[in-house]
Amino acid sequence: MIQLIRGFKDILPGEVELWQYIESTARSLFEDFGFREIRIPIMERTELFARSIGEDTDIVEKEMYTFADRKNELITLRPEATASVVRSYIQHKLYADDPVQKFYTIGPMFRRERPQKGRYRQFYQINAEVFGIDSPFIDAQLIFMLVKLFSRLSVTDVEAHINSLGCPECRPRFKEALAEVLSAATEKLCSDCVRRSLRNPLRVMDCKVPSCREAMTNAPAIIDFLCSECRLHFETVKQALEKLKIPFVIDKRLVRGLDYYTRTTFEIQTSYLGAQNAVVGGGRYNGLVKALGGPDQPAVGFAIGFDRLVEITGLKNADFKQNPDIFIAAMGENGKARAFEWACAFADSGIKTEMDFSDRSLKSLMKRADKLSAAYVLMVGEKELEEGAVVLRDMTTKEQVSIPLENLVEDIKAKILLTTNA
RNA sequence: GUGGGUGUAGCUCAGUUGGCAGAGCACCGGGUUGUGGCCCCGGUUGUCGUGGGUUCAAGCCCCAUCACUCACCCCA
Repeated sequence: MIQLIRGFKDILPGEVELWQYIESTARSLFEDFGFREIRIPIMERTELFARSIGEDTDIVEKEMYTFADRKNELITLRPEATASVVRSYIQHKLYADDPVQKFYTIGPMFRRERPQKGRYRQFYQINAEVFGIDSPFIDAQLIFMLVKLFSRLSVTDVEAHINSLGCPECRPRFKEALAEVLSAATEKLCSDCVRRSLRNPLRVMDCKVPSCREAMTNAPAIIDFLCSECRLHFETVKQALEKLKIPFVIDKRLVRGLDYYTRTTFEIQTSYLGAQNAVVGGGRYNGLVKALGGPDQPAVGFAIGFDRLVEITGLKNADFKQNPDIFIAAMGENGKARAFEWACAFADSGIKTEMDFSDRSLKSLMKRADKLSAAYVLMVGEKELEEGAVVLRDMTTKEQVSIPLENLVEDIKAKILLTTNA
């Protein structure tokens, strides 16, 4: 047997309905906030991700699905969506019509990591990105929108964490201070952190190794080094969240791995997912549009881990089960032939219809109707055809009525659409 | 990439010191010659993850490999 690729998965009927519901809930909410859908390709030139995410990140260094195509161009299955959305914003000069653009996009991402709970090699994200707005209010609004989405999806026990990473103006001073602490504490750090302290010192801050945590207890906090503009920005985000009654915690160790973040950074965390506690990650990336060759426009966005969201929602697959409105139990060749015509006509009229094409006893057919949880069973055999009327059984009340063959489709339609709409 | 746990029927899982591969559920049929759920009776379902090895004999022991799973790293 050929199995699917490690870390990939099928989303089967029965669970897909829940995915669809989450997706449509997100779409309608986001659209109310002025976001429009953008669809971007799942492959890009490798260079796009290398430049936007950062050469020194784990994603680029070891997690991307990168291939040489037939003309030896390096292409990569996207590990995240932001880079492509930014590319599209720039390539189509969408800023020319209006620098302010709000997009959302939903789709699969690919990272070649070791799979575990809440982490797959093909996973799905719901992304939202805002371009051209520098105001801290929009940062707060994104978090507000996420909290509302989660409450609509019956997600409980989530917590918003926020932090500020400063800007190219103030971050260097912080990095200097951090470097001092790190070089003094080198002996306490784990081997990963020794490497990090040179290449990406911010990352040492969220290391989970106890000795590193201990070494970091008196490390400087970025928010103490913010320049006056960044400080004001962060204060405004916090005040806006308070006004909106969105609870949050300030998380000084919340340092995002991707190079392009500036100022606000946030995560929504849950306790249900083991080590993968982030359901949403996001933040501001004011420098990225320019860095990728576009105008100097600010931007902010987030990515929701769709698979993770599915796992923590209070909604169950059973909530979305679709049962047939009617099951046609047909006996004999003539019965099946007529039933087939009716089945097509019913389905065409918006009635969920099932029938069985095998030659089985009425008892078997009834069992099948019961298994499918059909609301009604329409019985037709030689006897009914001779008598000119079929039997319609209400499976809940067990009431049976005789329905003449003339005008049958219209009569059934009227009866079923009446009860299902009631 | 590193470490732990687990792979036996469609599903959940038993399987003793190595000695005929099992149960429950599901599925199919019957009990009711044309009426579902409950009940009763009968039946079907296996590359014991895969490939080697040890042995008279392997689901069980050994090696390798693959998958699942949890954790590390990192991230959504």
